[in-house]
Amino acid sequence: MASIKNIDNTTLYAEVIIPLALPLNYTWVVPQRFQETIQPGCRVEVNLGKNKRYAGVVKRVHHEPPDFVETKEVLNVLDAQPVVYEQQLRLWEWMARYYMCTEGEVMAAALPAHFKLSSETILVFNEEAGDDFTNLDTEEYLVAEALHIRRELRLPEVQQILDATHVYPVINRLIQKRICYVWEALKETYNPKKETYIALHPDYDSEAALERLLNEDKRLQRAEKQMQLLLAYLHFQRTEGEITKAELLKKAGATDAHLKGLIEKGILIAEKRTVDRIKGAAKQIEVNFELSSAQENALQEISDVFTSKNICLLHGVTSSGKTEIYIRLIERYLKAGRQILYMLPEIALTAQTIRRLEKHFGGHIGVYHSKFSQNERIEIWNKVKDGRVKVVLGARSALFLPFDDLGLIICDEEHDTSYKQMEPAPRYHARDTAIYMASLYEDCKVLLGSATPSLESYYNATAGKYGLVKLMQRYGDIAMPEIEMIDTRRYRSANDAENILTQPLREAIQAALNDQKQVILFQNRRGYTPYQRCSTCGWVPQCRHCDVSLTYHKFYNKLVCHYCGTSYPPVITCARCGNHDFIQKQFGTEKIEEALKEFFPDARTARMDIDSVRGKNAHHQLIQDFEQHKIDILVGTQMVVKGLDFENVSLVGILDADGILSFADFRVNERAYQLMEQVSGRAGRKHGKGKVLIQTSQMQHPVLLQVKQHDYTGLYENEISKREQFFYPPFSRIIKLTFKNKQKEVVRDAAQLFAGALSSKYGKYLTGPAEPIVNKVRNQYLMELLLKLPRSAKVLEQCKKDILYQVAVLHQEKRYKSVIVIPDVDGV
DNA sequence: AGCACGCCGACT
DNA sequence: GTCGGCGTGCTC
Repeated sequence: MASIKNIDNTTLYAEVIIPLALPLNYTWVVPQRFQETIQPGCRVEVNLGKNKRYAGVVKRVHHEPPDFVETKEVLNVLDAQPVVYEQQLRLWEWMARYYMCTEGEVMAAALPAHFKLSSETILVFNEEAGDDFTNLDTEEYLVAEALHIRRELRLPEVQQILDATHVYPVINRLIQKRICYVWEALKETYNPKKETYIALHPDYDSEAALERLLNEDKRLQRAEKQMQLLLAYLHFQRTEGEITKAELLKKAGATDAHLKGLIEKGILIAEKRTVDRIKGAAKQIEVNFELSSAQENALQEISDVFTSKNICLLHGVTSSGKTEIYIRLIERYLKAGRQILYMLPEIALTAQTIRRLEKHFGGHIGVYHSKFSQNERIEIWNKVKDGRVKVVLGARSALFLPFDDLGLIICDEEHDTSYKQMEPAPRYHARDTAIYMASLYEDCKVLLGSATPSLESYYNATAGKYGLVKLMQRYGDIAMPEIEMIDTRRYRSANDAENILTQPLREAIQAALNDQKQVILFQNRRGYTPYQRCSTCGWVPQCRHCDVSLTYHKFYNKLVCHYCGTSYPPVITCARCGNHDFIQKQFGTEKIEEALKEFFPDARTARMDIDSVRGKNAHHQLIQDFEQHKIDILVGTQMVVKGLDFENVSLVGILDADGILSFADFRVNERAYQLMEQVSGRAGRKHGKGKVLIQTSQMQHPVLLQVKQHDYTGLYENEISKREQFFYPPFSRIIKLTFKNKQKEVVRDAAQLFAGALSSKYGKYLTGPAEPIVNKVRNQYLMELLLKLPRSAKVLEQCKKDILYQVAVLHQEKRYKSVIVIPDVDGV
């Protein structure tokens, strides 16, 4: 169905991506005066609609006029050099197609706000700029003066000051000269985390001066403690490089007062600095540790894999020292002059991690994640683009950076679900996107790392699509923690607190406290979904068609599968053990703290969940308090799982394994295993053997037995066969369609109609429509429809087309006009 | 995403 | 009688 293109060799057109959800890109005419400068990847100022302006990105320049529409002219070319490379444009295109969104939506997610000028933009005067405008040209000066007086200007106001055709270029230059910046509507309350770093006063930079200070200075000879602290500082400075105040005091066993003394004497200086922003560190590479022989082997195997395959999965148990292997690999690619992207889940991107990398690669490193201010993002963006930053350490959004010569992508904790963006579009999976992205670069390798790989990745590895390297020894041969289960049925009590903390767990906590050790108690995230559970054997009713736990609806007194919508009468007799005693009760996080108070009134306890640590600083503060042993017992949700290295934890308690195991999700078992394995990893990482206690009513649950034996392979074998049986990933690809509308009946009917329209072609692949667990969001009712499609790219592509077509058909009907359909590909 | 256009309720 | 509610369509 290829249309015959109208070629007009005399006129130049530009296909431009606008940061909006437009189904296709629009085309503008390139006036003569811009024909020399315009090129793909440059931003252009264009007019859209009656009086709106946008900065869009040129995707292509060509000679094909669009059909049936008048074209407007490009108003300005904003960049002399492209802001993104060809590879980014191709990545956006792929993401939009694969994840069923528009290129504009991808662009909006990819570009830092400062690149996205539009008529809504508000310019703010940069107070640090001062009022010396002597190096500005006339137009820049006019705007700068106005900004200086008014503090902020909207773009139409700038237009009044200047000739309308000059607005964007002038603003662009002013932003570059840091006279002003773009106001961020969503200005978060995020304060970049600052830490005080200690340094030697520059007076003592020379060896001689330092020697004199240490040997002859009377001020120190009378202050023994200060002298000790100074010596400790010098030692750390030589061995570790930079050191923070907290670290120094802790390691030197000194107090604030001692340090204050040294600072007042002008010997040491304290400097508050943002940790994430690596400032002026030298561009040195210093990898000065030895790998264990197991690590060395793994590294060698990875290198071997990379000679024949582009993707390798590193399956390394917790504390096996995967990071050292990454560092060695990064060193190798860095020395070869390539760029490296090291992705981590946002929450694992801690000051600890950053500093560790910085220690080895100094100024080669750039850090990038969504909590950064726009100024900082632009800074890293530009440094990556011109190659000043070679190694990027970042969360999922870091893959949008303008890499030109990417040689290696590391995706650490590849199983982590936070790699999938849920809301808004583009709903992409950063691990999968990274794998596609690698194919855009010459000989770019991908290393996936995890202690508990996703079934998808492990399947691909065993199928030979990826290489597989195993590292099954903990570093320094620390023993795996000892895992024990507590049978909650044996300790059932009328007292709630005693149910929350069973007697054996209480005893273990007491023992740890007596030992001056710390305890972590894990509780699944709040907002539980009610389900029925046999109180004798722990059995949870499952859907016959979907292999997921059923959700109990009190109002209708029914059990419902929220995948396919089938409802069942409530269960009276347990299918497993024949008993008749079902319960629906669960406990929340607050209750746990009460129970702790009751049994351990003297222990210092704290809670770590989304509510208690709103804002990044609170989170960090809590971690620091725990590290410094100001807290004995930490109660937490998922957050305590990620990458934290607490040396003094001897006991980890999982309070409600049943809750974890009864999630209504086909990935429950995989998730539960990953979660418990990672939680266990927190126990006894350094000193001696840690202990993990799991409270459950299902002592024989296969996943718990696998967790106990760290039997990932067992889990994998069990799960993969169930996935095959029920046609779930990795045997199928899933597309979830969410329907939204203000009226419940309308969404229900729309989803039903939609399913009907797809059923002739995709009937056997359809599940639902059904009401999701949370069936109403911001006054809109929801319905979900699941497609489990064969893994053929062809089928998948065709189905996406059919879906989009059916959405159009649906919107033809008056009643369904306002039904929003949201596709989500490869959802997790 | 905006914003203009357009058709039904409680007000001066 | 009108002002304005937000549902709907359109932007090269």
